[in-house]
Amino acid sequence: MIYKNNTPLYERPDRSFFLRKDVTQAAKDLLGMILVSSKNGVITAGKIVETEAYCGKGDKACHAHGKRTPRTEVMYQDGGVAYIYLCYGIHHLINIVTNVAGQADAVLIRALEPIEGIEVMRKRRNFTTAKLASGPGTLTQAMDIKVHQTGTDLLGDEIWIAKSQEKEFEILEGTRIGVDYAQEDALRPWRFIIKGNKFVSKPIRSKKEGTTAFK
DNA sequence: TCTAAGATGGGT
DNA sequence: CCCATCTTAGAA
Repeated sequence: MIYKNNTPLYERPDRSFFLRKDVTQAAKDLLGMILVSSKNGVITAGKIVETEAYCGKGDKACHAHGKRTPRTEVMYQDGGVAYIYLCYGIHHLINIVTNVAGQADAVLIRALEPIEGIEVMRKRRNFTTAKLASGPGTLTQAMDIKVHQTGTDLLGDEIWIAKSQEKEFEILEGTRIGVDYAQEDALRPWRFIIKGNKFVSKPIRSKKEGTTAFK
């Protein structure tokens, strides 16, 4: 692997990348890019292979929809920070905040293809035989990302996004996971994966038949 | 204060 | 199928 310290993992996009207005385009552009975490000098990183877009305006699935609370406050900042929250009391989920201040958009990172620090990830995942980072809750466990890091600047040196090394892939879209409560907005095709990648999460728990099919 | 529900994952 | 686990938001 050519991914070593001081090489591609440190080539970051600038702030403007995160300020874009179209969160679905941001979710697609994040595919193929690298999420990196540094804990006590230990680097773990993975290629983003699955994302979901959440829009503060007009999307009932978004935590910031129709309200502004302490938890979602970071979503209202300028893009390029992390929105991390605890799900089901157990799982730490990380989002990339996008758009300009006041527009509460974010992209949920749902799966990674591990590329750096794999042995560390394996240990943090208790030597599971399952994939190390194929799910929003498992990838944060593998990278040791926790809710207290919400608001972290993604242009800093704790958690960051590195530029894509290859863009030669097709993108498939489908409906988002676990958002049936959002009624008609649950039908939006705002989940994106890299076609053919083996590290995407399993299409799980769709109460409505057939809604997770990709095309 | 109280409580229901949740952008999940792993085991049976 | 079942359940762990706890914060958050909204109600009382």
